[in-house]
Amino acid sequence: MNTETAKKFLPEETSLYDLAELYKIFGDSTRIKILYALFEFDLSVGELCEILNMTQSAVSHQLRVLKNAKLVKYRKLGKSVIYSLADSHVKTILDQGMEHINE
Amino acid sequence: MNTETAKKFLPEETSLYDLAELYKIFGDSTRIKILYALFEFDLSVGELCEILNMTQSAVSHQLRVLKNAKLVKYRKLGKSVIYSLADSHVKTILDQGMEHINE
DNA sequence: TAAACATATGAATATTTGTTCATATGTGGA
DNA sequence: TCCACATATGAACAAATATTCATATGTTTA
Repeated sequence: MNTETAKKFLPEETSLYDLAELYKIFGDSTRIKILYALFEFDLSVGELCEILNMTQSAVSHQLRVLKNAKLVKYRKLGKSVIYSLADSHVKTILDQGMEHINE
Repeated sequence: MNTETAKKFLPEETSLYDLAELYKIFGDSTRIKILYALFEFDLSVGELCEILNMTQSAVSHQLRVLKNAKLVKYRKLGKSVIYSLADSHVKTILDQGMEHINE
């Protein structure tokens, strides 16, 4: 095999890097739980804490990661902040992964 | 929102954990490069080193991760070990992710 | 306006993880 | 059989990351 030829088939370095970054975000069960919860309902930070049974700080930190990745968005409602999915594409991706592990 | 109701919509704890583990594997650009290279050709460890421009040890360690996750398989050929994709599903998953980042 | 509440943030810590270095293992050719 | 080659592996190290703790920020309501 001519390895120079094989190199030409690889995507751009930046694409590969970005793709890894995207999957890194899904690579944590806390964040996956948050996303699954948001598939069904828009939820406040406090509600997410109850659902995940985790501290407010831990949840907030992870929400920031998801927010930076533009996977979730938020709106303010009274004293609360309501989070929701930013992108329906995310569900497709996670469903695909779920399908894989259930083979 | 009744958070007890929301909890019922979450997948099993073990599923969520396994899903995170799967994405963790994709969350590294070295492993993604290996997978993309194997989409096109079956390759020996040495060839992968050339293509990725990485040391034999680093590549071998990552191949083990991919092997443990059953994403790649291997066969022996003379002194070499030839790696190939274990599962065509993997390409679908990465393509989906690639589609997302190119939005 | 003061107090109570909801959320965000920064520092510290512990754990995980990717690469390197050194070396072990195993196979084919001379 | 002995050597050269290809790959695997273990320990060490550095970097990244998730959670906790303490506290800051900002908003509502009494």
